[in-house]
Amino acid sequence: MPADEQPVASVWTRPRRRREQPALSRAQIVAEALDLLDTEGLEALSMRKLGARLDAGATSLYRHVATKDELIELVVDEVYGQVEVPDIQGEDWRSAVTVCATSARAVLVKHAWMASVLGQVGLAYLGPNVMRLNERMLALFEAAGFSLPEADLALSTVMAYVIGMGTTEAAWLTTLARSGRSEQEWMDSLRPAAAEASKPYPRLHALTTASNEDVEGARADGFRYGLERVLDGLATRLG
Amino acid sequence: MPADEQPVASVWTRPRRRREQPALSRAQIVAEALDLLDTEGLEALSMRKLGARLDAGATSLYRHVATKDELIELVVDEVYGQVEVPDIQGEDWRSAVTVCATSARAVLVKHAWMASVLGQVGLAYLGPNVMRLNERMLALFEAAGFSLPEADLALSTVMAYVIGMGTTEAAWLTTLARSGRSEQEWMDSLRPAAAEASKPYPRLHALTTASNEDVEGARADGFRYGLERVLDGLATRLG
DNA sequence: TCTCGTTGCGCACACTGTACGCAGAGCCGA
DNA sequence: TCGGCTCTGCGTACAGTGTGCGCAACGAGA
Repeated sequence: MPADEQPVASVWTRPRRRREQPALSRAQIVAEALDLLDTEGLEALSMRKLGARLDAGATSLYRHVATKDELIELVVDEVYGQVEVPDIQGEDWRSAVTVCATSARAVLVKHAWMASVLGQVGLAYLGPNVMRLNERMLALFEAAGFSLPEADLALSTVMAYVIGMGTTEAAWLTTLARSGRSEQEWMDSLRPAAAEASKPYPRLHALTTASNEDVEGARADGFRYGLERVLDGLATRLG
Repeated sequence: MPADEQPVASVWTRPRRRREQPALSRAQIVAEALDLLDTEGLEALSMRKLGARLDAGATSLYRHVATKDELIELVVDEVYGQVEVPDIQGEDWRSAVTVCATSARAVLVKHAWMASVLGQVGLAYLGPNVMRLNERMLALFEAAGFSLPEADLALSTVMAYVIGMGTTEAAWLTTLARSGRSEQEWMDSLRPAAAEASKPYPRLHALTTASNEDVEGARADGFRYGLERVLDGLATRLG
């Protein structure tokens, strides 16, 4: 086959009309990136790999997204959109906030890569889903009786707790996933080393050698306990 | 100069005795890495750059450190060692925990890159400084009247709050540092865009258009408010 | 003197984000 | 019907990354 072969006019070789559908859209890219992040983790997300998943070259993505960081911001906002916020119901603000916080924790744990990214992106930027979430939670705290400025403080407090807890859990789950073992297996295999290392610290030693059945349930219980305390603390302000 | 020139015996060309001092040690590497992280941020840390700072090749570092991730874990533990924990004083546990939490926040803000890394490293690993910190805080909560298991829960709650708040603040400071502007300048230049974007959300709109003098102080106040609430919530468990 | 373990380093590989400019394709005024 | 003009995708290229491999130099011990 000569190198400078003339293109033959044929149904098979003729390039398809491209504008039938634009073949690449920001929404598609974001969706595929989210899937890639969820299945393979943050460090597995590269523009080339993402392009390959979309049957496109790596640099084609840059027509729809300015930079990789911007893409990540878009995905983060997408994830924020998955957090469930119940409608305003003034009399029972605690259960409403609990639903929302629990949902946020679930989302963070489901998309564990978020934890690594929150430290760079934070809540400072202006994604529509983040704004919607914040607005609705502010409304919730206002309906409970907080002034708007204090509702802002209360919201920050709850979100900080959820993010901190979610970060720690997600980090744990990430190292776990990298090891390939199950949570219980890892716990059991780590037990002797942890017990040995914690020997100089009696309280840690007691905790690590204590029974560790149902670690996953224990994590959920821990989250609930802390959330209850935070809400208790906020309740004291409503006197 | 011929390419295959013979090495001339001379005081200047003769290689120095290397074992005068080992020239590279794990402690030195960790210290230099910490400095590099603090001054240039997480994505500026590369093994080559770190090696250059120590007058060494990049791969030389691997004699003292298994992998870059391990190096980061070492630096993280080093940073945890900077958190101040007051001695046990049972009667005034609130102020003791406050000192510790405030110190932890200061450390997180000072080493803003920590926020990006906590999502991968978490508190799950076994660094000596982390263990020491946890042990002493457990003692503090026990002295306050919590049982050991509940002291563990209380510790997680407070730490989650501090980490969540610190993560958000650090993310904010990082994007700020990247822009090169001061906090007040950035706030002022962002004001119109933020006001415009928050128009559909009345509460957010009210908050963003409210007076924003002394944003740094406002951040500190916000942290104190939330911490007080968390401690209030824990106090309810002590009857 | 010979050997051995330890340390530092140069090279190489596979991979990254993304700037640049070209090649088609649809659209719009002439 | 025929040029431009804009939009989209892509191939190439560049500077940078982490790190495996094997060599060279050294102090110490036999």
